[in-house]
Amino acid sequence: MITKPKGTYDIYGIEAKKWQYVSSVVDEMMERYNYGFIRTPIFENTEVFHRGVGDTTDIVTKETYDFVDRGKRSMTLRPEGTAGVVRSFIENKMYGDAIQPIKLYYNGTMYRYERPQSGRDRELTQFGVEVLGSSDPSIDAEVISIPVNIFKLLGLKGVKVNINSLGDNESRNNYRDALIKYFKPNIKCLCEDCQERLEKNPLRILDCKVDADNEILKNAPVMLDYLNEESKNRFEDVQNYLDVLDIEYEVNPRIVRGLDYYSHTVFEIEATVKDFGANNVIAAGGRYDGLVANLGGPDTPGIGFACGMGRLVMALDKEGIELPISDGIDAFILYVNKTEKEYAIALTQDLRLQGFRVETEWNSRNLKGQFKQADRLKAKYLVILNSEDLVEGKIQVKNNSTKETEMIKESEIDDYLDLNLR
RNA sequence: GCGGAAUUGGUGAAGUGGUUAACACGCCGGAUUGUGGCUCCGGUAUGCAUGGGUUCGAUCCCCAUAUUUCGCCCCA
Repeated sequence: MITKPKGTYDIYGIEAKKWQYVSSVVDEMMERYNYGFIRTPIFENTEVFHRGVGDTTDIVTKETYDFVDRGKRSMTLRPEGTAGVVRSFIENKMYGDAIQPIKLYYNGTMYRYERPQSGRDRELTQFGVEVLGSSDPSIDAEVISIPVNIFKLLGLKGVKVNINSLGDNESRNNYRDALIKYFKPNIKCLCEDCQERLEKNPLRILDCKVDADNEILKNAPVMLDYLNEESKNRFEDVQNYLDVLDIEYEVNPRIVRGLDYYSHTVFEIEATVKDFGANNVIAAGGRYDGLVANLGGPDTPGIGFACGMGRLVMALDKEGIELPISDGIDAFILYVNKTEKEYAIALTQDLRLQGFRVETEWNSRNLKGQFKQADRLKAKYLVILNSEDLVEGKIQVKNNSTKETEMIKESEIDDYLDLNLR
C-alpha cells in the first residue's frame, strides 16, 4: 500500500470542518484588525532561510527540507512563515507604501525535517502575522493580543501568555557574556546537553528541562537585570499597553526563543490543558528588528507571531469545546424506480440551487438502506418519491425527528422546507 | 541525529511454533413483493507491516527495514 510520507497528515471529515471553522475565525479576526492576507511560495531559495534564520544552528543544517531543482537551484520548503514574508516585503518594496506600518497575515503549511512526535509533524499548518515598519511598543501589545483574542473567540480557556524581553543587541550581548561567566565555573553540575549549550546558545540553558530545578540555574543572572535603560523602558511600555488592553500575562525570564534575530519582546502562549504532552506552546513570536536588514532590505523593525493550527485544534478538543460546525443535511431524497430516480436527481439539484443541503441515493440501495443512509447523514427531512404521487403532482415529506408525514404539492417543496428549516 | 514502545480485516481487537485466525461493531443481502431505525438468518482476512533467518513447520522465535507512537536533541 502506498502510504503518506512520514510525519504528514490527511485531514478530512469532521476534522477538516474544524480546521475550516478555525481558519474562518482567523480570517474574520484578521479582517477586523486590518491585517491583509499574504500568500507566499511554499518553497523559496534556500538562501532566504539561511540568511533569515542564521545558518549555524541545527535548524538550518539538519531540519529543513532542501532539494535541488532541475535548474540546479537550491530550494527549501518553508520551515516557517516569517522569512518568506520579509523577503516579499523587500522584493515588493512595501516599505515604500503609503500606508505604514505594513500589517500582514498568512495561513499555510510549513515543512520541517524532524523526527515526528506529539504535536510535531513534518508538515504543519500555521497562521500568523507580521508587522513591518513600527517599533512602537503598542504594536507589540497588539500582536500579542491577536492570538489571545482569537483563542477567546474560539472559546479556549486554558491559555497563558508568557513574555520576556531580550533587549537590544547591546543588552543581549552583555547578558550572554554574564551567563557564560556565571555558568563556566559550575558547568560540571549541569546536564550534558547544557554543557554543549554553553558554547552554542547559552540562553537556552535557562530553558532546560533537566536542570529546571537546579539551584545553579535558579540563581542564574536574569535577563531583565541586564537590559539597558532604553530597553527596560521599552519593555515596561509593552507591559503597560498589555494592561490597557486587559491582556493577562506573566513575565517569564526563561522565555528566550531560539534564534539570534529576536530582540526586545518575545512571547509564548501555552495551552494549560491537561494531558497536552511536552509541546503545549500553541503560539509564539517576538520582535525581529534586524531581520529585514539581514535579508538585504532597508533597516526596518518587525514583529510577529505564529500559531500552530494542529496544536490549536488539539487544545480545543482537549478542552471539549464544541465548535459551531453545521452537521447534517436538510433533506434526503428517496426513490426506487427509474422514473423516480430521474425526478430525484433533478429535484436534488433544484433544491441545492435554492440553498438547501440536499443528498440523494447514489448506490442503488433498497428503501431500507436509503432510510439508514439518510439517518447517517442526519437528514432533517426525508422526501420520499412515489411514481403514483408524482403523476398527481404530489410529494411525500417526512420530518425525520417527529416522523410526521405530509403530502404536499411538488411545486411547494421549496417553500415547505424554507418554512420549516429557516 | 539518538532512545523506548507498537504494527493482526472497514473498525475495536483476541490468539497459538502445527488442520478452517475467536469475538464484537460496521457494512452488504434476506426474512419484510415500496416506508426504515428492534429482532432473526446469511455473507464479509488464501491473511497476521515488509524483507531475510532459525525450524520438518512461523502470524507466533531472531535480525534488518518501514511506518505509528512517546521522549531526547532542536524548536522557526
